[in-house]
Amino acid sequence: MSTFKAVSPKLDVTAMEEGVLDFWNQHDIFHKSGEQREGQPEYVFYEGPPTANGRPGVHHVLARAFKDIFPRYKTMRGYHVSRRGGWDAQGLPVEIEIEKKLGLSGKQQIEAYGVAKFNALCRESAFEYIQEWEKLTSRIGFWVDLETAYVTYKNEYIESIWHILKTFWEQDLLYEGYKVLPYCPRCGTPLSDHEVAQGYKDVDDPSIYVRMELEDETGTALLVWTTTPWTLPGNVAVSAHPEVDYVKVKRHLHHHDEAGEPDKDCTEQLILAEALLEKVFGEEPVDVVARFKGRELAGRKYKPLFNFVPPDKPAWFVVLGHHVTTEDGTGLVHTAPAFGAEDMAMAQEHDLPVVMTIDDAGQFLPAVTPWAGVFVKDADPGITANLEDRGILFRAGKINHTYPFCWRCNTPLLYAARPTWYIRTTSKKQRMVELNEKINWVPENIRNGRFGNWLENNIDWALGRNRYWGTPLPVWRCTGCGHRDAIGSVAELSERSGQDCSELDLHRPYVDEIHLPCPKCGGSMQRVEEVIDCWADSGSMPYAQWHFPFENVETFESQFPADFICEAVDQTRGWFYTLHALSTLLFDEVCFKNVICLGLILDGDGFKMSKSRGNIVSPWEVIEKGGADAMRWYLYTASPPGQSRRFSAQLVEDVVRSFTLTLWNTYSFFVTYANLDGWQPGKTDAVEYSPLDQWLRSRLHALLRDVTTALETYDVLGATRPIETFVDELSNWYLRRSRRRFWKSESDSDKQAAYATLYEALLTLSQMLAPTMPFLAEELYQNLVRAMHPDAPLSVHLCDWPEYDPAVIDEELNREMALAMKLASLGHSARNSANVKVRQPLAEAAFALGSLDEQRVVEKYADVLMDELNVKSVRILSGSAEAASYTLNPYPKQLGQKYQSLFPQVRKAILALDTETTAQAFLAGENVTVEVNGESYAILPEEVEVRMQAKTGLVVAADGAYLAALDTVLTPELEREGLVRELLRRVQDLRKTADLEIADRIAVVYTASDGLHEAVAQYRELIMSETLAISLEAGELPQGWASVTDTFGGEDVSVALRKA
RNA sequence: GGGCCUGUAGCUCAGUUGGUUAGAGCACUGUGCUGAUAACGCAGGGGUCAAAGGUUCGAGUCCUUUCAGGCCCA
Repeated sequence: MSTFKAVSPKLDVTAMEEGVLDFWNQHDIFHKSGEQREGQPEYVFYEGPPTANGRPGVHHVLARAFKDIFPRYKTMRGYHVSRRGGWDAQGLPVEIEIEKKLGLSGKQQIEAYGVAKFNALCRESAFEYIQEWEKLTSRIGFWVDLETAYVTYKNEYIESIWHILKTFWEQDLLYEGYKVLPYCPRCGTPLSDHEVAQGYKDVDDPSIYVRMELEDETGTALLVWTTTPWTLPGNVAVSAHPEVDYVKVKRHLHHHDEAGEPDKDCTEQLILAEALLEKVFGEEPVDVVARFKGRELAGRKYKPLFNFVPPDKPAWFVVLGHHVTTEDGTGLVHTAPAFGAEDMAMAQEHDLPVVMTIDDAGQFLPAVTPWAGVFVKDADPGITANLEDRGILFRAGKINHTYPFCWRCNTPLLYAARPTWYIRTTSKKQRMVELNEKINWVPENIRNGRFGNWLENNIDWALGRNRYWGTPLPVWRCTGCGHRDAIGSVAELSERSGQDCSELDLHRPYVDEIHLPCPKCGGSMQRVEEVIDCWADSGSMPYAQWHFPFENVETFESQFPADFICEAVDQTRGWFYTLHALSTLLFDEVCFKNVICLGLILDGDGFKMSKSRGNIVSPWEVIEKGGADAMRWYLYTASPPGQSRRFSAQLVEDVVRSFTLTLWNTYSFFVTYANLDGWQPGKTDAVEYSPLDQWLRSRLHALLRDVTTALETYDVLGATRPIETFVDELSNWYLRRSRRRFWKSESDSDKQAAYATLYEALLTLSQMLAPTMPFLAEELYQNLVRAMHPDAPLSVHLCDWPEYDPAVIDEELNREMALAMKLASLGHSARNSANVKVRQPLAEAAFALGSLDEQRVVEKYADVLMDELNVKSVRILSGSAEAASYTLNPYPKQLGQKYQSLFPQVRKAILALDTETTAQAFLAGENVTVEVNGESYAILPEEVEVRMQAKTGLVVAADGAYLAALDTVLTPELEREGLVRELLRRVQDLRKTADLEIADRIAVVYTASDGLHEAVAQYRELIMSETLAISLEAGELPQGWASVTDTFGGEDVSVALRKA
């Protein structure tokens, strides 16, 4: 006869999980789970590619844990899921690491080092930590196919992107424009908006006010404010708002004459917005000498502050713009078109010159003689001092504001006009917004909140990067006539260039060496310098991972769009956006139908985990202590997925203690007794379930129904937390109340029902936990199923998802049992306050309940209550005879909703009734009439809670209308039984401390005082069967036996036992 | 400055369409139970539900404002 593998109640989580990993590897369960569903409907999952040039952290485990649930679940539901991995292997992050390693800084040094050598190092470095990534991915049970993973630097991948860009080119969606962009002077490249977004910091910057003296009104100046003094040499205009009120004020200059005396007659006039007078001058008295609208300033010329780079158009006059605010500053805005997006817009509108004063490295040009070659931010103090010397500076201070820094190298970004390449996403903005409405976002607020707002404010996607290790922008430009064309494939490149490019590495510098003859002028076309934003790489993965459209067209079509993706909230502007933008532009279609957007991981103290803070928790440390399942489970259950969550190893260990071990011990209990009894699943037909069994099955199937619904709606919390509650009830109510059914010696139908029920629960749990706790689920399944049925599916992950049986679900039953639990709890409470040990049997427990129909619970679950409370009988408290008094509690919910503003009066009227008779009437199910303002109202029994106080003499515990009362009178008979229970307890303890097996038979010898001796004689049979004793003798304790001596209830006893 | 999220016990979190006693788990204290358990039961301490105003017979819940934290945008 086959048995279950013995299971110790102790669990070595790590050893268990590693064993399961070995099993999966040995039998290639992951691939089998896919193969088994070949030909079935596809469920499409996209892996957002991480970069493997850094170590994986807890936040990666978070994403991978959530990603793993749905492919596993859908596979069990019969879908085929291609779980192709991917690696993001290009872009600035990779380059930065190599720069650091080589000690290079800046593009010139990279070019001196050699782009070919540099890129070769990038290629290697992109996978520096690949082994750790693979190890961690495997260890946490994230099933993803890394053998076939796509890699963004592969030629095929790049070629697909070229195809996409060529498509855009043909639709005029790809263009070169000149715009002011955030630019990292160190990296030498503009940054995209989603990159800029990652680098805002609070910093102190200069805050200076300068005078721009009017040409035709000496002694009168425009007062202008800026936080970037270094842009002043690029100033060409001052902007004013046409509708805003401005004032001209006269103020005293606190100059001192040559004798050092204040010069009272020395005054100046300044122009600024009236609304900002107080902010600028504070307490200082100034005379307003004129007041006028901003438009009156239009065209007024002023004396330039600097003229290092002479403008090629008229400059230095006031222009009108609606972007001017009176929030801060002076209402007169320094305008330098080369260094601000709004400034550039003004330049275009008013035909202003663009004065460029700096080079690519962010240093002043030689023409700016005093600061030539100085990094602009470093020049701020010098410029300020210069202005002060010349009497132009009105005031200099500091301002603390948020300013963007390069997210990789931490250099302050400069806003500067640069030529670059764009994808014209704004032309499809409306479609992006519309398509977004079709996406199921979890949490929902992202759709119209964060992501929706981002789309509403869409600006063209700045695609170009003046870098090296990235997908080269496939645009060639004629050095002669300037004609430009995009290349969409390697074949096209070969054809146009007249050389075979099929073996060409599509990276720089090799691709730059391919020149094309110009079809317009016959000159030579060279590739433009840029590579593209690496976010475009990852956003292209739906197409490029299949080398679409060059290969795998059918595969692509079956794998687009995705049913499910999942990343953290920082991808709103990153991967989520680039996927959505590209699919909208290419196919006018959503790219993903469901998306879980995860919150950030915080440390145990609620701070964001970051390298700089040094509070990174290593995932390995956590896994070693609590195991992967517990880590996953914690991440699923700790908080809603979109919320940030605190994380510490301790929190994960708590999962093991409170959840894993509870389930494990239930399982261990089952296996132990099933093996003792030789019980086997499926051999018992026509099981007669007890009410307790029926309840557990009802709960189980309701749980399965709810978990299934939750998984169908991407509700991870709903798919996990209820399982915790169920396991708790399974262990601490069902099993506690059923223990005797398992260990009783006769193998009757009741025992069979208990086994069948517990087995069903454990098996269903293992299947229900398969997507979320894949290791434990497998361990349970292997023993519960495979140990008995070698022809069953090899793994729980190859099983079908279990179907719940609606016929078994009985919500009424669930409510009843909840009530029974409540009564048991009250009974315990009463015992506690009576100070009577549970071990001492009592004659009777009586209960009061809120309503007639609840009262049947006492009878239905009488055996449960009697056993749990150790009483000889249970009954309902009879109202008339035993109640000392009643209290009425009108239910505000029912009555309030019914009587609205009349409720307080109705309530008062009810409480004014004769309590005794009213309570009796309600308990008998009758209506009671009250009068309010001359109107009669019928109050129904269910609208008032009737609380009973039991008469003195009974020990009671109450909660609302529920009450438990104990008869604590001890008869000699009850006392004797109590003594026997005490003795039994000692013997059982002794068995345990003597290390006996559960089923070992024993011989017992004892000595006892008279009372106990008598009791033992009376309950001899019971004692022997309970302790599995084959002999029970009074006499001298034999030497060498396990023994104990104790006193209780005024009786002395010594017991000895040994294995028989 | 704008958008989104969060604020409930020492900690982690629940809290239904608004209903009068705001809960659970962890931790702490006492006590009981146990031949499955690293447990479990019962009881206790611990809360101005971030603050203020408003709507309502009634607000942790709805509205407004403010404060604090987080993320994003400018």
